[in-house]
Amino acid sequence: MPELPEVETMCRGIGGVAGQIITGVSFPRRTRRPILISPPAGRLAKRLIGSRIDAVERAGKRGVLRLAGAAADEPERLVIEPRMTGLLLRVPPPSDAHVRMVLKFAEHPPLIFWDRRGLGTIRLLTNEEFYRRCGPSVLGPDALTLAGAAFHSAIHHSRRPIKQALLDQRVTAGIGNIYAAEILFAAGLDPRSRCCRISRAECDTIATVTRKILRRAIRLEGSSIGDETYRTADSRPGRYQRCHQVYGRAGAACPRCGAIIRRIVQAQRSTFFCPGCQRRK
DNA sequence: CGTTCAACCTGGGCGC
DNA sequence: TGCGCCCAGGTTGAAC
Repeated sequence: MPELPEVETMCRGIGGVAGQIITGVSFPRRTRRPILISPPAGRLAKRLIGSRIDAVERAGKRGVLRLAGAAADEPERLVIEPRMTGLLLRVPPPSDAHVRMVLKFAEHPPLIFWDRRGLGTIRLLTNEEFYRRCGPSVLGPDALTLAGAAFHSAIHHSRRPIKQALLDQRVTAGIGNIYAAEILFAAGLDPRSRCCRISRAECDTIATVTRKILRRAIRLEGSSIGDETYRTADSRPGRYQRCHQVYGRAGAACPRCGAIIRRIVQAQRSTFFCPGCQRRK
């Protein structure tokens, strides 16, 4: 679920835990399979209790809690991947089921990781492991600062569709299915266009609209679609869904040219686009 | 190397 | 009411 704007919003929302000392940790399990936690709960809790959180950061679509006081070779980042339905909350969750982790603090409300589908992950990583799992070979340049030149050199050799390149976190980190659709609509490009046919100038356009759309989505606190979906850390819905031009709008009229918006499937995922004003390259 | 596909899960919505 | 099916914001690893 959460893409860059949603993860950024949640991380900002829980930013108050920076400077706090963790006094309690629990990993409730209410469903069939426990969420993926590494290392196992006992060892993880032992490392976390008594540690201070230095800062809350974001790496692509992951939330990162930096821990203070780690020895050089010790785990020092708690990396939380919300995947489809994970939420980082500082208020009570939508339901008691699906609470996956609770961090308690002496002088701050608890931090709750809530994940309905349970596909999310929680990992305590050393510097080396963080580099391996979140370094440049896994996460490309952050989409908020995407540059046309870097994007062009990352994709121009490839024959795959441009939509897939935008979703490839090694190309640029943070874009998911919703924003990929909105970015390609804004750039006027058909999502099936092969990367190698996208010009340098068009890459500049893609980079520009990407930064603009993501900044605006962050300002509006992300996209919430339906109930039991993404919420801010205060459990409020985002507002960017009101700005969606094509995502989830199959069969409706294109706001730019009036053509009927289509839904197709690419790489097992829905793609929404306007056949009238998104040109195929 | 690139692409395709199943798998990991829960739950809402729809047709019958 | 209930059942079966399809769908969902993401990622990974195996197979081709």
